[in-house]
Amino acid sequence: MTAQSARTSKEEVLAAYRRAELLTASRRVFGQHGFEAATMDAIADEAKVAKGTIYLYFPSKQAIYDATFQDGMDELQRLSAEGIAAAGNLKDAIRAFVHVRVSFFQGNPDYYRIYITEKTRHLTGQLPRRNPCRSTLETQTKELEDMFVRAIAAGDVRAVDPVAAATAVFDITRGMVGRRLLSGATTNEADDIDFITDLIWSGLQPRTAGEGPRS
Amino acid sequence: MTAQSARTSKEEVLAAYRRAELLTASRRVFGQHGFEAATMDAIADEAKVAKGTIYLYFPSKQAIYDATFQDGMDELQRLSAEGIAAAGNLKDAIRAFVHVRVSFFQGNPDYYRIYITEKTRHLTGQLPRRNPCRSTLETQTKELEDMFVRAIAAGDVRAVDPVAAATAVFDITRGMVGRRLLSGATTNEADDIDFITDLIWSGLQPRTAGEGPRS
Amino acid sequence: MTAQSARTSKEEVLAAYRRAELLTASRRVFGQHGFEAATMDAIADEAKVAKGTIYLYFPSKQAIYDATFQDGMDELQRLSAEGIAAAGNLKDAIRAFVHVRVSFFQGNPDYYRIYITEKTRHLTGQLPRRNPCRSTLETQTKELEDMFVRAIAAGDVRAVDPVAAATAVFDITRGMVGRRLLSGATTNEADDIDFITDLIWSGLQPRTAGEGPRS
Amino acid sequence: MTAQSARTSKEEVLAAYRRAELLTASRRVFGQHGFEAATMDAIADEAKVAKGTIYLYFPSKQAIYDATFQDGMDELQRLSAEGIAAAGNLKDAIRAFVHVRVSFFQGNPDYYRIYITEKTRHLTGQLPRRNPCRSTLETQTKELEDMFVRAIAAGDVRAVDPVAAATAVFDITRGMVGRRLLSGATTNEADDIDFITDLIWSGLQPRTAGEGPRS
DNA sequence: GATGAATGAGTCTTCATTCAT
DNA sequence: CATGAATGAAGACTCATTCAT
Repeated sequence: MTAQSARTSKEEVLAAYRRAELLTASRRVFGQHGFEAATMDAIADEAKVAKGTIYLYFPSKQAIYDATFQDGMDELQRLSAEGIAAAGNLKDAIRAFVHVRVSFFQGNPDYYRIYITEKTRHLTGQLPRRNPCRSTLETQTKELEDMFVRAIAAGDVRAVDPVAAATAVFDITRGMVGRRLLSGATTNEADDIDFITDLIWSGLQPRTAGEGPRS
Repeated sequence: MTAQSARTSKEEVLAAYRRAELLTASRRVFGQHGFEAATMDAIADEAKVAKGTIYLYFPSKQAIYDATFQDGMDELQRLSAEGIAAAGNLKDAIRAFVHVRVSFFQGNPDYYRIYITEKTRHLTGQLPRRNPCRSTLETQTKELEDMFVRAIAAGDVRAVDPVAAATAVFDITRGMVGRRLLSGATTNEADDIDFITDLIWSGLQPRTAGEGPRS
Repeated sequence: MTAQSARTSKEEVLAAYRRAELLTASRRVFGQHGFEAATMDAIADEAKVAKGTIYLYFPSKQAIYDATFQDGMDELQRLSAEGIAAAGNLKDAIRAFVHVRVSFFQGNPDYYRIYITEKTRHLTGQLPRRNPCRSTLETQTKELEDMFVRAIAAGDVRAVDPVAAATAVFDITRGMVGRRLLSGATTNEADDIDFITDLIWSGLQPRTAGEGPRS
Repeated sequence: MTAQSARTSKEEVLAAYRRAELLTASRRVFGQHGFEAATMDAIADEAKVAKGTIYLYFPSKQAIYDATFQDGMDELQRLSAEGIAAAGNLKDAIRAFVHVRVSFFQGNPDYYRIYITEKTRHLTGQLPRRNPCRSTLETQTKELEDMFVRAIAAGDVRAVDPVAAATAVFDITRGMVGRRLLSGATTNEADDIDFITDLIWSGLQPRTAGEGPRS
């Protein structure tokens, strides 16, 4: 390794460190004020750098916002995949999925605001076609869907649309996290996770003979 | 009816009509751009009035936004209460709740964006304490909760937290509406409603003996 | 007199009455807020007419302002001329001039604000060349000047510039009125008037032999 | 001096310079249009900076106006105090007071407009209670008043209210400045100053026996 | 690389004036 | 004549972005 490359490497590490610091600051600011109401000044203050410095690492306000979102999504996705992979069966997979999300968002309430806002934009078609957030948002329930496909094939759950089922888990969890954040998370976390897991699991059991789909 | 009262009445009708027109325009603009990115100019253009005219009916951008939100909530709440009241049992009530929401938001996608954004602000504690939207948002699932309370007492469903159950219906429905809007609503509406209804209904059945709460 | 002319006359009286009412209202509003900060709405409210009605009597905000100013000036000028005419000598004329102004402005504090503001504009050359207020403002001390001219000719006062002397009376009076308004006019009015009168009168006495113009 | 402090100092000097330039521009604009009619755009143009730059130095239009006023008052007060302190006796003090004001305002006609307008607001009670201009305006004639107190005690002038006497000097001077500005200052400055000085001085001489207060 | 002063386009809001009723 | 709803031009202020130091 030449002195040149060593120096370059050191600089790269420094640059990565700065970038991470900026993302931490921006997560906080975007989370507390939303995209429009957040200002570059506030992010700079939070990161304790000059405003111009942000532009050395991100070309625009939109860019640092997107990076902030992506940064959190990457971590959530990794945790989610790990949790599901470690689960032996569907019920455990559901529980893991819910658990990872409840923990992650509870530890990052600022990010929850960013996440849910962006999810909303996604749902309402506000995201431009070539937006980097799109694909991430669309692959969120991939692992869970796969689990459902297998469980349905194995006859462990009844024959429902696996995407719909995964999304249902996703949506209840999202709402649960919101309520926990709102209420100050006074209820027991494990109980809440169990409630969702049991609800979905029971709700998707194969019907016993004679049960009709309607009341 | 005197000439005086007739004139006053005519003016009141006209004013109410204008106000409604403005709310229609603002629902569209706020729905497509969000509060901050929406401009009074855009609302005025959409309503085909001059910008100053808006200020004859609403004192500020925030005020017309709040009114836009409340206007939709009032209608949704009314439809929701009607649907639930007409339902004979809990399962029908769930179906009615889901149906009303899916229909309403599908017919008002712009309002969905406003609604879900405000709901997000609510969940993330961004709403000021004395905000008119708060109470409305907090009473959304009231009827459904009451139904759950009665059904649990009657032993029709197992003993869960009625608030958590109602919220679960609410959250799955919200997510479902989002997906339908996103995908262009190609899937069958009745099927989607049935899926949610059945999932919840089955998920909340009293446990048969020998079934444990965990896997 | 025909029915036609009688009706016209009655209308003229009514119009004059309305005009006077509007001027009373505008004096109050302009006096309390100044020209720019005053609004036509406020004047209309004060006069208990609709905003559009003002435009039936005055073509613009500037026009009603000018008329308001002129209206007060006419009255002040009349009172001033009467007081001076009734005075037998210069000292009494000075006293009358001061007295009329102190009384008039004390009874019309709103007008004082208008007056002094306009006088300021005049002094600072802010008035357009063809402004109706100009000539009025410029003839304010005419009578007093004439008295000074005669008194100087008679040797009752020393040979000073009559315009400067009249203006001195004018300026001290203006300041006195201001201070009285500011303090709530707690001091004795007659004493204040005497103070000015004596100051000017003594200050303009012919010099006794041996007195030099400088200290 | 370290590089750090040198840089800081240089920046401070530059900032002070910019601030002074902005005040010069705002004095001109406020002087020629008055507070309400002046626009931040006009000030920016006059100072040859962008509009936003003004807001780096002053938080609002009102703030730059207040600073503009205070800036001039500080200078006038300093000049006034110096002139009076250098005077050996009351007559010279009066002359110095008048001279300083005539010179100052003649050299700063724009400021005269600001000054007299604010003085007017003061007199008409338009200034809010906690306004920074108030105290300055109220201490304007302090030095002169003190001189009068001493002169009265020494028997050099008759026993008049020293505040009233100082205010009289103040008011005549104010009016004189106005007339000089209005007329283009064609008359001889020294003569005008002498006129005021002599008028006041003679007017306040102790009365000789037999003279009564009234005609 | 880091800084933060400067920029100016963009937004909400006000209000004199008009005109259909 | 009187009304007051509607208009739209104008102005204070913000803030993302640039660039000289």
